[in-house]
Amino acid sequence: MKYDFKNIESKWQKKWEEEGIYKTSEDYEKPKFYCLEMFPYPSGNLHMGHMRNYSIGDVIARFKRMNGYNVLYTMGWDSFGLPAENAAIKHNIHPYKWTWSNIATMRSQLKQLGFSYDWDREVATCHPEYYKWTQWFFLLLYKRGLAYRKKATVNWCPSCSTVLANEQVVDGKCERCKSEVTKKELEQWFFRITDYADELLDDLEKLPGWPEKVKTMQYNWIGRSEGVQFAFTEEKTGEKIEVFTTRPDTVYGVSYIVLAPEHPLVDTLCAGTEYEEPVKRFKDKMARYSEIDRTSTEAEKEGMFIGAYAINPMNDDKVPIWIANYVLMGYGTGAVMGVPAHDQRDFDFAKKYDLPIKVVITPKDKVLQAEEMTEAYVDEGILINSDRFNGINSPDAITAIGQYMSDKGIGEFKVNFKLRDWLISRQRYWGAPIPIVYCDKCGVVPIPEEALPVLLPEDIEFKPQGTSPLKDCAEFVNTTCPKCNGPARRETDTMDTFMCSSWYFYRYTDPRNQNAPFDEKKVDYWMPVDQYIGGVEHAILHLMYSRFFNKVLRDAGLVKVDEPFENLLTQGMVLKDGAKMSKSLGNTVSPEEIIAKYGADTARLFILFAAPPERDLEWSDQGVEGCFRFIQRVIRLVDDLSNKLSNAKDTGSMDRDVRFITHKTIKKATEDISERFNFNTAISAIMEMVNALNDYKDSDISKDVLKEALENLLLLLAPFAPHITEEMWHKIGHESSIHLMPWPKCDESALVVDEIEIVVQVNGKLRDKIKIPAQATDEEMQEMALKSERLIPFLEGKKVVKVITVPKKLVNIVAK
RNA sequence: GCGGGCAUGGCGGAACUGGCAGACGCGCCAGACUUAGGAUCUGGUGGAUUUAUCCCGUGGAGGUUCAAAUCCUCUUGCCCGCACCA
Repeated sequence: MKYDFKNIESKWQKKWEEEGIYKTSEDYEKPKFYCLEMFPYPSGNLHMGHMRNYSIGDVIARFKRMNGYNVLYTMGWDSFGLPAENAAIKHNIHPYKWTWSNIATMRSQLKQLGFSYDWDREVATCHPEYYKWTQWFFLLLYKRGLAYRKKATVNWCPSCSTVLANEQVVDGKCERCKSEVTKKELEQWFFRITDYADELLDDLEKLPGWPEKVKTMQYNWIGRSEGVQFAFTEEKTGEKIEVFTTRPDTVYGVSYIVLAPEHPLVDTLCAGTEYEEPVKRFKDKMARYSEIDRTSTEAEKEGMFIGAYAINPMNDDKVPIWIANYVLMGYGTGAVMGVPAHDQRDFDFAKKYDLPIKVVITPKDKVLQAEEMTEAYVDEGILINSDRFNGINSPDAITAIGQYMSDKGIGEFKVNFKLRDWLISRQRYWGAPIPIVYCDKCGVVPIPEEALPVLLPEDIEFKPQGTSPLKDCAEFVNTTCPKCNGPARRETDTMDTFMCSSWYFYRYTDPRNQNAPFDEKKVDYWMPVDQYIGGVEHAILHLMYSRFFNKVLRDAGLVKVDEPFENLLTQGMVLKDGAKMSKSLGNTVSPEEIIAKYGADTARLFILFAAPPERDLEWSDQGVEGCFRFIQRVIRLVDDLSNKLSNAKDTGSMDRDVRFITHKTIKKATEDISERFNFNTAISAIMEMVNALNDYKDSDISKDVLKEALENLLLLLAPFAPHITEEMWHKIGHESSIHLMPWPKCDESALVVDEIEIVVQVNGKLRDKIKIPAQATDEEMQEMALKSERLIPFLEGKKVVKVITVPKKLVNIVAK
């Protein structure tokens, strides 16, 4: 007999589609479950990472469905983005065509895997019906004062020739193409994500269903720090130099201040002095360093005095003003106070340039001497040389000095974040156009909602230089002002694709709505997402932008939930030979070849069996073979046993054993899937059931019990291997789909046994195993254990001091 | 440097609240069926050993406990994230 997976799988896929068994509607009476997977970028072909991600999701969706939930489970395409444009330039194919043909390929690959998506809800972010609403959301943010335009030094990727958000710069390199990111002054659109910094941080606590790791990453990225902001006054010009510090308790120890080389005051302060030239040279040198070189902890601190002095407002000390590589314009005020005695960076800098070190905090047990210090003293201590604050404990002094500054009008308490506003302009073609026009008379004018979408023109020319073709498309650029009807120019930048992916999960709830991004009632029913599954690489970018979006939509009254994703599962990578599968390493295995050779059920089973979902998974061709063999064993077993079923006249002497196996497996598999997503152990439990039933092939089992065993075996396996279980389900006489059946229920009474095996230990070491009646009391257990003959040599010449009993499990005899 | 995670047979992994270490699968060994086996079935498979053993064994060293892969302290190696954030 041959396992004809090709025909079996395509037959059922066709049938499921015809019968629409995975279609979902809003049944408001039924409990809902929203199972969401991170939608793919249509790069051309499905890879193993996709297959793993979606196999996990499909099991959860099917399991929840069988458990009576109304499950929303669908698929879409994150289909705007740079690769399409690169393909256009390289292969002279229009991004539109390239993208849609990739979508078609990948859709059919997904269908071949038998995932239970409701394909009627499919969305693609590059479809005008979708990006119309992306633009609508831009306008919403604009109206709410959350979208603004400003000239800023931005991250520029020369190879992609576009700006990048901070989150897209990884190690100073472009997240996508890995080329070195440079800086550029440009007028750009930003979203005010920093308005939500506090809430994004605080609400991490409302996410117990998220991995700690992801929450920590977001926590660090938001980077909240509390401190005090106050100003030094430049001696000659009277210019205020604002600094931020988390250590106001050290303010009497300031011996210099440092500005970032790009600080606007630098030029003002040394204009016309002998320092002007060398400062300019220093700045040029800094500009040549990449961000990564300049901010690496290994980089030597480098700076110079710029010929000016500032007055410390707390004690009127006059301190020199320096510029240095280690101070960043992008954080705080771009200027810091230097306290060498109590900050390691300042200490290093002061040592190198021979700046004074002034101790203002000293440990309780001894007095610190500046000359003797080999490193900064950063711990708590008592304030000295600090005027009225002498003798105060340094943690108390932070508040006391901050309060004093605030009372005297010198400074104020301030919270700083590392999080920057989200730069969403991209100088690229294949994205959603920003719905804005520039009018000489009216200035910046948003496109009215009813005029959406602003369509991306298709008839354009791609240039190898990689500049956005939109700029050169006169029909697109030249338009009329919606306000005054005069001539106006369209914004030619498009939106960051992360904008498109920040709201797709709402669209799934109402994907064909023509009048709104989604219907309120539907979105309220489905949201939040109950289970989100995807790679950890989106821990910051996508997951934080989506959280931000959710909060904006909530404040706009469009959704009610505070957080979009209740539970998050970050699946591990798929490795081959210990390394991540990648084209450059040449160690890839494509889902396609595995499906062709073994079928979808085997592929799915293997990827779920080989490791728990959160761990990395080592690909093994032999492991795949093993799963292939397992499926064939199931087929043989079901065939053999159903033959037995048709001519059985058994009395059922083995019924109890078989029922025990059946219900034990139901219990174990149910727990493993629902409580822990440990599909690997759920599958191994099912394998054990198959092994056990094999042993009972020729035993005396009654019809009902045999039938119960077979049906439950198939039901338990159905979420993992949907095709073959459906095939066998029909083979044993069912008419309707196995995937519409309820999940098996464990009959606890079947697990009751007369006799149990317990472990007998002497001094914690296993010495015997004995069978005792299941109902035995602790005393009876001990009694029986002590009777064991195998214990005699271990107890000889010793006195039993104590006997410990773990009910139904173990007796440990402590003997001396 | 800071933060997080991991470490168990030849391999992937199991052991969930401390209670039989190595489930399940792969691989390997032996046998059966066979012209053949890279099919299938049966049995075996942590190490050591005098092969029915008061033995050793979960990266390493200590500790807590009647009992530790699991808890605590120290330590080594690997992976991930952040990284001069004032």
